[in-house]
Amino acid sequence: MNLTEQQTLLTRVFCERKTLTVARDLLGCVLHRRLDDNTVLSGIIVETEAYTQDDPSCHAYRGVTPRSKTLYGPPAKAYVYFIYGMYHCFNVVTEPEHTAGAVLIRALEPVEPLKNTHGPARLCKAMQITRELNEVDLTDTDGPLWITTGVRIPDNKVKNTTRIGISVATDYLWRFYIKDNKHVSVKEPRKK
DNA sequence: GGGCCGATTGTT
DNA sequence: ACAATCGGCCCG
Repeated sequence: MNLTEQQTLLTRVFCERKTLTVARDLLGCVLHRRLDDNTVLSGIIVETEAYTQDDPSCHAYRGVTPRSKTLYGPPAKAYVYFIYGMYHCFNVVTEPEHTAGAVLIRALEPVEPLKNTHGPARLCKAMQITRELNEVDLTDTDGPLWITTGVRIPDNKVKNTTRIGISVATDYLWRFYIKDNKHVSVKEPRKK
């Protein structure tokens, strides 16, 4: 996979759609991170998961809280949360404002000099994404974090499975990844 | 204020 | 298989 194709900036409209659609369509899009010293790190999205307000495993399931308010806010913003006392996970906010939804970005195919971007916490560590970037506008190329679109992964290259690491709604097929991509975090969800 | 648990990862 | 490690959220 390469970046020679024409890339266009993510739009609010792209993210305002159904979370499952956005999760599938974010495959092949590129995440860009500008560091304080102005260097830019980039990686191709190869694995995603959808979370919605009707989904018992979603942080927004029990309504608006200090943390979940980001999920109920406008689409195309970053939702970054802290988990297990040591890790961060990065999501793209979806659905119209006042409807909660997000796509967890689980793995990137790194673009040099990035590495170790397989897994939601590893990719945040590699791209230096912390809660400081919560609610950042992902359609702003002048900001610290944005996404470009351009390559659509054909349906025959997309696999969907159950999600990783959750204890409820374990039967939803809401995880998407690019088949045969070696940077996907795990091939199959852990079996019970 | 207390206690439980988690959208993970690295080590045993 | 399990520990690390702490913020969010529920309960009282």
